[in-house]
Order: sequence, then structure tokens, then C-alpha cells
Amino acid sequence: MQSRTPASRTGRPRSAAADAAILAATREALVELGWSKLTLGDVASRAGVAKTTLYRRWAGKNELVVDAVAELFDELELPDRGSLAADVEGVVLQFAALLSRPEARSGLMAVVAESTLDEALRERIRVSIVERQKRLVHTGRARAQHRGELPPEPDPDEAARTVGLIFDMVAGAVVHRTLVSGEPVDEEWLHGFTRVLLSGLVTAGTGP
Amino acid sequence: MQSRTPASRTGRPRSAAADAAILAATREALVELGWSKLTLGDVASRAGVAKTTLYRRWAGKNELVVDAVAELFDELELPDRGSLAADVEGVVLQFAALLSRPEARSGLMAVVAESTLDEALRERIRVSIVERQKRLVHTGRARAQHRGELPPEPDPDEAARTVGLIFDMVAGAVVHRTLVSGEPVDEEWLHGFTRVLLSGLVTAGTGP
Amino acid sequence: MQSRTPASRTGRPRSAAADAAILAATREALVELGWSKLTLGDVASRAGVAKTTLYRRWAGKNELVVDAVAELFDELELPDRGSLAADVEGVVLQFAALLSRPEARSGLMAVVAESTLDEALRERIRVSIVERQKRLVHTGRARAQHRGELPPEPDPDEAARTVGLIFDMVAGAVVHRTLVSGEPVDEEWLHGFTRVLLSGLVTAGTGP
Amino acid sequence: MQSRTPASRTGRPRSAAADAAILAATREALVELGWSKLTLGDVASRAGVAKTTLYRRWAGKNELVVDAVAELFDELELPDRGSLAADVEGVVLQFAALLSRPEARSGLMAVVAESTLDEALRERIRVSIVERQKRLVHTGRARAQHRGELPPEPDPDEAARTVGLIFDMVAGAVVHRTLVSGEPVDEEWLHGFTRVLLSGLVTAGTGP
DNA sequence: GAATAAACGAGACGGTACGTCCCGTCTTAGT
DNA sequence: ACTAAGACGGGACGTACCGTCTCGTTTATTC
Repeated sequence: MQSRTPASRTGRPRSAAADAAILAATREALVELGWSKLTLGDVASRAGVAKTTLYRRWAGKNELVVDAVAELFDELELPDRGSLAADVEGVVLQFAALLSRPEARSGLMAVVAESTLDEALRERIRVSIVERQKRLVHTGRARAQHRGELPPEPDPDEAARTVGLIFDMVAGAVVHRTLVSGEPVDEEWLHGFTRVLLSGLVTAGTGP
Repeated sequence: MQSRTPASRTGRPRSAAADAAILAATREALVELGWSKLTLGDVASRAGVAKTTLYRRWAGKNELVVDAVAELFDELELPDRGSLAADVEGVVLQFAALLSRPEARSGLMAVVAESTLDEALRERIRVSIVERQKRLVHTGRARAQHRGELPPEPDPDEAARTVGLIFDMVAGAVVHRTLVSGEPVDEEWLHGFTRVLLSGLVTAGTGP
Repeated sequence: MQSRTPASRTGRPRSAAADAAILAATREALVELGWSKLTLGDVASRAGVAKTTLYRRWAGKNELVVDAVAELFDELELPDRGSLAADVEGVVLQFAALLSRPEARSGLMAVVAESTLDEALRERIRVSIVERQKRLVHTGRARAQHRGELPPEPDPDEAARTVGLIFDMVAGAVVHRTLVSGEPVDEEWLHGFTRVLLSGLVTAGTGP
Repeated sequence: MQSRTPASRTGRPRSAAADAAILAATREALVELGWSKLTLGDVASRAGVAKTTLYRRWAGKNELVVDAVAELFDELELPDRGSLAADVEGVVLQFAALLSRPEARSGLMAVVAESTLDEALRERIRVSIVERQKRLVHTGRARAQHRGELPPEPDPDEAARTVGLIFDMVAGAVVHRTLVSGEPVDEEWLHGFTRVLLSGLVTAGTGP
């Protein structure tokens, strides 16, 4: 994740267990303390690891938290629920559930905030989280096209743009609802959102 | 904003100029340093004010930044551009422009992140920013109904829910596009987004 | 001692009690730990003071220890015991007693060692300790001349040289005996040393 | 020096070259850094040796430095200059020259300081340096007695005491002059010191 | 001449202390 | 009563070394 296998040969090899322990400790600390009160010294001692070990592998708090949070997003799945609407509702609920976990809420928003003045961090987030999770949109879209719910898209550029738009609309709405507005993703909001999104997609797609 | 005018009578009154200077200095520091490296001592010295003066008026960094950022959002307007689509595009562009300013990007996301473990802060954000800016949706909606682009909504509860949904979808999509995905709100994205949103709104509204 | 009264006017004044507490804590730590294991953090906490307070007043461990040790040397006195020989024996015993205290042994030798690569520190030692304690030699010499045990010295330069020589011979012999050779200043050594020194002084003084 | 040749039989023998390289590197580091900033990792890398190799042979910094410095003192000699006074002046000058070398100044004083709370280290210094160099006093004394400048000393205990006293007076005065007072052993001081010491020795010896 | 066993280089490990920065509070004097 | 100034006790920072450990490699001696 953080090391690019520098192929060093000699010397004692790095402990693989330490990485996992550190990332788990990071999430634990995010839950209890939140990003701003999380300290690397505390993470190290939770992980049963020396501070130096932690600094040997990550450049700082931001990089560590991105990696710790990115692992959470890999838990998201898109099981086939039979229709596009059901698939969208499923992934929205999963995403809302993820954002109800403090380690994701606090960690994700904080690193996004930090990335506003740190280009390398922004790229790290884009690669480790954003592009990685667009897989969900790709899967859902392909499945809907196979079912005939959406027309096939011949132009790959246009397809990529649409995937990006849908991703921003879905993820953005859920994030804003839960974190900024601070209100829950309940049955009512879920149906309303899905109806508007899918109506728009189908209608807009048939337009000029 | 932060002081509730406790009707103090005697002694030297608080300097009114200090408040403005402090909030301006806060935004300046947000631009240069970002939230995490912003220190209250630095803000005080930028504002030409003693640290004690600052602490007398705000409880801490979070409260200060919320107030400093909230002022920015009051700059948003919704001029009548003749159609609902044009109005939406106008406000999206304004919001995107606001989020391109570092003081807004960094400040907003950071306090949202902080609010995940601080109920009072979440409420402060909801009141000072979220509810306050829903005025834009209300205005646009009323204007569209007056033009006949949207049907009147007799049920006030249902109307409030729809306003909330639209607000989350618009604000969320723009925030996610610019801050999380890290890509610009360009002509293409703008049109795509507006088409999907409005198609969805009109179509969904006529559904059962 | 360490501050040259920078005549600052505004702000909270430095605590006078802190200085004394820090120097006492330093000597206490020297006794228990010795110079190399003495840490400024430990001194600060013994003194009931924050580390920053300590660093605000002293540049580092060396400067602090010089000041802490210098205070010890001010305890040396030269009571009139009736004869030059008795006076010399008295001061040698006092000095040996001082060097039997761990805070003096460890502190003095360590800062001397440090001063070999630090000109500023050497000067600090010279001023705070060496020149300051030559007062003992001056007093003893004047008293002996008044008694008629030593001839008056008309040339002030020559007098200064002789004072320096005696100081180096007395202090050096005691330091070397106790710290380098690691043997005690007992009755026998004391008499032997005093006899050789005084015989040499009287005899040498009458030489060509 | 540090290894007691435990009569190991099989396996790769320790490199003899490594010992010399390490001691030389230690002196080099003492010159450049002084005792307190000398680190064993740095010495190891100067010597082209792994840290483990160094720790296999010495218990720590103190032991290493004592050995490195002790080698320096073996360079002292006492050539026959024809008279006791000339011999004394010769050895004082040699000793002063030795103490003008930073590796000796810094190393010697530092280990003496350390030894104040470490009995084993004190003993190591006494054996490796102090007792070892008393050979110079013995030689000079025997030579002076042979020349008739000093009377023979029948009592061996008394002789040992006198040797110790002279050693402390000579070494102590030179050390104090150069390291504590921080002033040079010049022609003037040298003659003054020799005159007082020898007058005292001869006169005192004839006393009751 | 293969097996054995110790020493070797490299570098990661759990730790401790460093000296600095900032926190939020306090104690001054001045407005 | 408010202000500017700045010292205070405290906590975390990121770095440098500590002395230990675990690797793979090298090198004499012994079978």
C-alpha cells in the first residue's frame, strides 16, 4: 500500500503484521478520537509498535488515514437485486451504512479537507478511493444494460463521463445528506433520491 | 455571531473592528495554511489582536472557522435567469466558484470532519450554513412554480422534504465533484448534471 | 545568572521561584543520575515546571549544569586558622569535601569535557567558576603576607601569575587525587601535599 | 584489551583489523564531535563495520572511549634530559601536548565524569591509565636518585605514597591549567611550576 | 571438501529523549 | 472592563540514537 517494494535484499525484513496492526489501530483511534485528536504516538502504542516503525512506512497522518480509510471502502459490494432501482438503493444503503461509521466519516472528510492544499494527497485519494470505487458504477451500469434497462453506450469517452457524473451524484448526495445536512438516509429519502436519479438518467439519455 | 450580547453595562466595550479583523485573518490563514496548520496564535497576530481577545469571543478553532466560512456562503445569490435550468446552472456555477476558493474548501470540509464527533458543532453548521442556504432552493423553486415549470406543492411537509433532497443532490454533487473526485465543474459536466436533475424532478414529480 | 535583564516591560514577568527550583532539581538529578543520564525533561518535572520554561531560560544542558554547579562553589570559604599552612589545609579539605558530592564531581568534569569543543562554554566556566574562586587564593595570600609568612609582591602582573599557578596546583591536585586517581584526600596526603607546596612557595620565592 | 580470549575453538575468528579500525574511528569521532555527540552508530560506519560487531566487543560508549584514550597515553615517554628539573619539564610539556589534542581532552574528562557514578568504570580508568602511567614518575624518580638529586627512599610504602602525590600534583596541575582554567602551559608557567614542585620536594624531604 | 559454527553487513525493531511548536490559561501593565 | 504582551504547565510533534533482533552471507576450523 505505502511501500513500492524497493527490493531491498539485505537486513531484517519489515514485519508484515505491523502494517495490519497499524491500520487497524488507526481506525480504532479515529472512532474514539476523530481525526484532529488522533496522534501518531497513540496509534503506535495501540498497535503495539514503536513510533519509528510507523514513520518508516508512512510519511504522516494524512497518508496513514487515507490507507486506513481506503480499506473500508473495499468492503462495498453490488449484489444483483434484480433491477437497476434495487441495485442503486442497495449501494446507497451500503454507502450510508459505511458513512455512519465514525472512522469513515471523520477520516474521509478530514483527508479531503487536507487535500485542498496538498496535490499529492489529492492524487492519493483519487487513486486509492475514488477511481477504485467507480467499479461499483461500472458493474451496475453493465448489469442494467444487459437487462435492457439502459441503452448501450458506444462512445467510451462519453461512457466514462457518465460514470463519473453518476458517481458524483450518488456519492455526493449521500455524503452531503449524512455529513453536511446531518440527517439520516431513511426509506423516504432513499426512494425519493432513486426516483429522481433514475428518471433523470433514462429521460436525459433519450434527449438530444 | 458568536457573542450573545450579554447586555454588559460597565467597563470598556469590546472592539467591533476586532471581530471583522479576526474573521478576515482566519480566512487569510485558511488560504495559506489550511485548517490543520492554522493556529489561533497566528490568526491573532495577523489580526493585530492579542490571543486573549480571540479566546474571549470564540471557544476554539472550530467555532471560529465555522463563522469565518459561513460569511462566505452568504455571498451566494440566485438571480433570475429566465428558466429553471438556467437558474440551476447559475447556482451550481456560483457554488463551484465558491468551492474553488481555498478558504472555503479547506474550512468547510474540516469542520464537517470535526463535527462527526461533536454534536454541538454539527448543529452550529446546520444552523449557520445548511438551513441558511436552503433559501436558494426555496427561491428557485418558488420562481419555477410561478413560471409554471414546476407544479405547486400543497403539502408543506412534502415540500420541505423535496427542498432537502434537491439541496443535498445539488450541493453534494458539486462538493463531491470538486473536492473528492478532484475534477472541475466544466460546461460538459454542468449540462449533464442539470439535464439529469431536472428531467428527474419533472418526471418523478408526475409519478404516483 | 542566565538572563541579562532584557528590560522587557510588558507581559507576565518570569517567575523568580522557577529559577531556584530548576537549579536545585538539576543538582538533585546530577546526584541520582549523573550528567549523561540527566535529561532536561526530568529536571523540569522534578522542578514542577514545564520543559518550555526551562528552555526559555537556558540554552541547553551544559549551560544549566554550569550554573547549577557554580552555585556550589560559592559555598567555599577561607576562615582564618592562624597560619598559612592551616589555611591551605582548610581550603583543601573543603574542596575535597565539595568534590565528594556527586553533583559536583559529575557536573564539573562533564562540563569541562564538553567545553573542549565549545569556546563559549569554556568562557562561561572560566567566568562563573574559575575566576570567581580565585578569591580564595587572593584572600589566603593577603592574609599570609599580613602575617609575614610571605613577602609582599610589588609587581601586580607577577602576583596574578602566582595566584593562577597556586590555584592550578591546589585545585588540580585535589581534583586529580579524588576524581582521576580515585583515592581519598586523607590526613597523610593532605600533610604531604601542603608541605611540598608551601616549601616550594617559600623557597622558590627567595630564588633568583 | 576488551576481550579476554575465551579460548573459542571453532567458527570464524574475530577480525583483528576491526579492533584497530574501531579505536581509530573513535578517536576521529572524538575530535570532530566530542564525547557527548559521539554515537556508536557513527563510529561503526566510520570504521566500516556493522554496529553489531562493535557491541560484540565493547559494552558501551564509556568502555570504548577508555580504551581509545588509553592508547594515547602510551605515547608518553621520559627521555633522559640530564637533570630532574629538565626531566620534569619534558614530561609536563609532553602531557600538555597530549591534552591539547581534542580526542584526549574530551575523551579523558568525559569518562572521568562518567566514572563518578560507575565504580567499574573508575576501576577501568585506574588500571588502564593511572597506574599504567605512574611508570613515568617511577622512572624519573629512580633516575634522579641515581644522579643523587634525590635521596633514596628505603620504605616502599612511603615511596609509593610519594609517587602518588607527585603524580597527582603534576598531572593535576597540567590538567587544571589546560582544561579548567583554559590557559596554556607556556614557558613562564612551566618554569614557575617546576621550581615550586622541585623546591618543595627537596625541602620537604629533608624535614622531620 | 563438505559440514559446522561463529562472525559479519545490513537494516528493522521497541524504546527514550530531544528541542520545537502550539495549546489554552494566567498574570502583568496600560487604555 | 477590555486590551497587548508574554510567561506559564502541558502535550504532541518528527528526528536521532539506543541496544537488540533477525536476516542472508562469509570465512576458518574440524570431520
